[in-house]
Amino acid sequence: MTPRGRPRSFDRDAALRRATELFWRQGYHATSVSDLTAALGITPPSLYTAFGSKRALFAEVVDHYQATAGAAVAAAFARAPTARGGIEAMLRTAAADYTAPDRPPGCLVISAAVNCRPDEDEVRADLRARRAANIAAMADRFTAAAADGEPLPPGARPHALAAFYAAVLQGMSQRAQDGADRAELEEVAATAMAAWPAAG
Amino acid sequence: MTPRGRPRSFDRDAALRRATELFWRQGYHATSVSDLTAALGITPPSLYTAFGSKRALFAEVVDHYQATAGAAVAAAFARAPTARGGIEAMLRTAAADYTAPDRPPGCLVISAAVNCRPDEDEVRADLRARRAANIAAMADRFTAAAADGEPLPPGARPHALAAFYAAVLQGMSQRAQDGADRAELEEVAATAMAAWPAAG
DNA sequence: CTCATTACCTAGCGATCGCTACGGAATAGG
DNA sequence: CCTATTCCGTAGCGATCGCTAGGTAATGAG
Repeated sequence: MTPRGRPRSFDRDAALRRATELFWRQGYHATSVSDLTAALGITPPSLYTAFGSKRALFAEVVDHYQATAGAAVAAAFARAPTARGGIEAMLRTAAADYTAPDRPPGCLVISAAVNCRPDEDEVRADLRARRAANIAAMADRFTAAAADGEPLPPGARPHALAAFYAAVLQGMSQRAQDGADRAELEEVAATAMAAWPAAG
Repeated sequence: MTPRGRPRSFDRDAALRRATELFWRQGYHATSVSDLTAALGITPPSLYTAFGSKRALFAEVVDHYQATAGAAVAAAFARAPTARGGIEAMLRTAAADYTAPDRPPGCLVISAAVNCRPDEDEVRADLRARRAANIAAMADRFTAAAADGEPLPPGARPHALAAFYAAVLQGMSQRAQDGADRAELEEVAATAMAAWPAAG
């Protein structure tokens, strides 16, 4: 069960966590391999042996982020009994998580690969696909909720409503990176919910 | 009136416009001096003689952007007779401008310097200050509007309302860069206006 | 004309980028 | 023990980064 050769001298999971923090705070292109090896306390060959490449490490980081720090926002949406309640819980969770003092501000999936050259935007395209999947999940739930009789905002088509709340989420993330605190994002979330009057 | 030495052999304003397009599409750090000299059809020394440095060129670009392509959104807000009408006009203008086919998608001030190292975030801080100024202008107008008797959304403080519409604007910009078309952003804008019921 | 001034281009600076060849060190299997 | 395997750090690869030294061309001032 134990591998053949010399054992790794550092904690791979801890290194992944530290890499996540760095990519989250600085983005993909602004984080150099030098930054990573310095923060992880290892040399470049060790990083490449353990993770393959900067790109492959980032792919692991995004998966790790969505499975841990980023999971709460999606879970809050999924767990709520109603679609409107799901959106409200999602926005409130984001207000807290995007401004948590022990984390980088905002959302890694939203902000880690914004500024890219057109010829090297594969990383950006990957994150964009994940954002599109989130919008599709919201739209699907809105469609199902409407079929179940839950009232949507008047005149709002499911995809447009999903695009709206995705935009609010993306705006909240950037406001957090611009220094907004939790209270401000809570008010943004509350105002966004005013676009969806509660039934009854 | 004519300068002393050898005249410049290229159109400085046209070069500034092309540089604006490039920074707008790729962001500050992802746009190299090589990109710029290639797109402008000049050599590095000519660029440095004309603009000083990459940083100085970008500063000129941002001013130029806000005076031309970016002016319509702010003007739509300022021109409208009511605060609510200003926000609505601002969002509709943004829906059109952020997705105009002859321009880069989204807003340069919002997206040109998102991914930065902490030690070189002066460019980002500059854009952040411009965003903060926009929020402050909105909040001031909301305060004045409330004093004039124009109804704000129930329970919404001026700064929080400004932060909300700033977040919507930032989200619309990123949605445009993710491929959203004008129709989608129009629906996002309309949904955002639902948070502010029209009087009467 | 001469001269000062400014812009032109070629070539290349030092630094950093992502990444790796290489030889030694540490483990498991035999 | 010996060998195969895997990880370690040193040192440095070619490419690109933002930027500039140095020499020449083109203008206005006198």
